[in-house]
Amino acid sequence: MPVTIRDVARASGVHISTVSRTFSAPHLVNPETRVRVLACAEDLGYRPNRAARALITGRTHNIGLIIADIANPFFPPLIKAAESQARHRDYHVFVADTNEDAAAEEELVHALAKQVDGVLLCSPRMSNSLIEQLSREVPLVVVNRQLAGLPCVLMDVGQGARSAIEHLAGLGHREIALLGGPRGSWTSRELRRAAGVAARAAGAELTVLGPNPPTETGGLAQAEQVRRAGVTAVLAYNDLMAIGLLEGLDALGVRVPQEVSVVGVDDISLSRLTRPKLTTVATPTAAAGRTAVDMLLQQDTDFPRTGRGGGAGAAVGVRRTTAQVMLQTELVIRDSTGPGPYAGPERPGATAAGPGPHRRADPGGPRVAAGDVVAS
Amino acid sequence: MPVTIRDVARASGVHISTVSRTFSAPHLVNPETRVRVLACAEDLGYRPNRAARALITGRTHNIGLIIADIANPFFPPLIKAAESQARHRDYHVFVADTNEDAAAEEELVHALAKQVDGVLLCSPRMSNSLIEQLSREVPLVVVNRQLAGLPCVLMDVGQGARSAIEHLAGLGHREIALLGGPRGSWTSRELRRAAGVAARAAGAELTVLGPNPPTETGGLAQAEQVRRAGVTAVLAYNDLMAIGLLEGLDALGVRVPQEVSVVGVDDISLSRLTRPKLTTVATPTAAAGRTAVDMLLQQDTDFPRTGRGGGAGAAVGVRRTTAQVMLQTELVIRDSTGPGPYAGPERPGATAAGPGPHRRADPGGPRVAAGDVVAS
DNA sequence: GATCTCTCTGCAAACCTTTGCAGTGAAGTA
DNA sequence: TACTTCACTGCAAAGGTTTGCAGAGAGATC
Repeated sequence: MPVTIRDVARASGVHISTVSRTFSAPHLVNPETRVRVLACAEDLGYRPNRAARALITGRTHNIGLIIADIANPFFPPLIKAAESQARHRDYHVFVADTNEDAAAEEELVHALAKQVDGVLLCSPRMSNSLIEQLSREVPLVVVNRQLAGLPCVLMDVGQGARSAIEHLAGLGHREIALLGGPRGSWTSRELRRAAGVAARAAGAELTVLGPNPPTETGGLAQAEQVRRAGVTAVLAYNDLMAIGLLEGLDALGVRVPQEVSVVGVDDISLSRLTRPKLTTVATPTAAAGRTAVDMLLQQDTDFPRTGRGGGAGAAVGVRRTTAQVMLQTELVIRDSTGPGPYAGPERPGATAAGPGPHRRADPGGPRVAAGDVVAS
Repeated sequence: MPVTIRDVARASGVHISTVSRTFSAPHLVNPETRVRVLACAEDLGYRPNRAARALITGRTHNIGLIIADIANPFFPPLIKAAESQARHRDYHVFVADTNEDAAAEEELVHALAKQVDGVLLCSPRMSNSLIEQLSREVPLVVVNRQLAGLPCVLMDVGQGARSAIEHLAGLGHREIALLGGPRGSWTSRELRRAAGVAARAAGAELTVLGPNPPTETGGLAQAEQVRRAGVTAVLAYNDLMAIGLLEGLDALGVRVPQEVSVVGVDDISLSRLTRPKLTTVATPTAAAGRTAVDMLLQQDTDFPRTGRGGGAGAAVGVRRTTAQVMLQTELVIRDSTGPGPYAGPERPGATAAGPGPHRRADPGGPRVAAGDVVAS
């Protein structure tokens, strides 16, 4: 039933190799023949079988996308952008969810290896050495993890943390807490390092709380600790935790931002919808997805795998690009940060922050909801 | 470089067909040989090439998942569940995003058809007849659309709408608005139909506003209309629109639920995080994903495609299961609904709703945030 | 001891496509 | 006219796997 190259060849009176060439090397076939073949193919609804093609060319025109948790709102924009970019380049995308499980990641890379031209590892939980090892099996691009010798797409959360701390210090906060992320997260380490430096420079003290699961629950569970720590501002590993913290503080009767200021990281769409709206370090997730796909595909055209042609040249040494891209982040100031105990005489909210990139969001809307200000 | 069945055969001193059988028909090979082959395979890190296998068996062990918009928070839980279920059954999942574009849907089905054993169409925007036609090319399961002769997974939004209207009427609302979804949405039509019937039965009047884009912006844009319509309660097509409406009403100084009650549909995770927390009709998205995958795979084992074996039996008539599954919805009462102008003497919030399934959410937490109640 | 049965294994074709090589005929050159 | 060049096309092998068929032994039955 499914129409093959043979059917097209029969219908247009040529050999199958001519049909093949019509699609994969059109300049080698007579224009007249070409239009005839194309017409027949169109008529019959022929589409080349990519699996059969992959068998001989060694390129599947598929890529794999391995995600720690699809339901985490950080990832969908990345997936969407990556898929879109891949499809523009005529690639299809396998998506797999690991449930934050390192073992599942490894198994998935193995399972997918033969079926794809490369794999995107997003916020992996595996060890560096394992990733290194897997990269010998299939081309890898890593998102949100720095790894010597491998192509990586990173977001400059260090700069983001600095902006956030400077923003808070500028508002008059001197006791700041950092809600750490999951153990083994590169982002969490980086955040902690940069925030530490920035706090010291601003004459503020940084208390680290964690590690924590990178979820709403993780943030909520730390509300009590935050209050007990006596800090007036908190930088959370991500928005989800920041939002959980918002909830937890609300339940404890701690007002945000009057008593405690909260800053998140990621700028997921949700963060515009909480009350108060969340001040956060925006990470360019969509750009990261696009960039990662580009790097993967570039690597693949530079150093093709298997296939009949590449056998001799590829040789033993596994060459590859190891470009590392660092994407800019940006502090988005909304309503969850306000003046602290050491605030100057400036109008609250208009306080200048440090020199980092930041912008005030949603200038048109109602900045501070009435309900938040007069709450019990 | 990549290890093939031939390498394993050589290493274990048997013919490739024996290796093949070791994996695909173990009972046909001598236990001793089997363990030897398996050991060699393990040693060499052999994994059968699924593309090559697909070429001859006609089954790819892949499925396609076509999604209107991955970034819409309704879908990720569905994707996650579907992917997980598929992988349990040893299937890999292509995910593709159509940007709500019908033409992209069609193109994707064609492009994927040869590479998958079936496709899940989630909230498709195509016409029924086109879907019908495409289903002759590749097995299809449709989610969120009822289509005679095709397997469908539906959520009982009709029941949900009824529960919501009865809940609102029970609270003393008589003037209710329905914020419609996008044109051509089965869910939207169903919602409207059921809400109309329920409103009539409850002696309430229903005003339909729309169609609207199924986004936060779509809801926000209708805030003015809602106020002008003079209704005291609104049922929105989905949570995203309800949340947008919440924002819009807040900007207009209309208090929720004191002046207007709002009910959403879907129970996306976001709806627990807004202020006030959203009352909503929970749809079982994860279950829908799992069920749809099961139906697709079931259909595929019942009526296999192509392949050497099935040629004679399959014949001309395209037989298939056409099971249609309707999943239950549930009204989740949170804080965005309150007593209306015709409320009885009951304690607000404890008002009994109609006989539909519903539950009061988050019994432990602070039910109504202080800030909401005393807001300006 | 001959025959049959049964279990296991090897052989080779098939799936659909790509691609190096060789062949064909026409046009161009001497 | 004879020869070369060139554009196009056909042939057949290859890629990794599955599977119907047949062959090889071993054990059982008479």
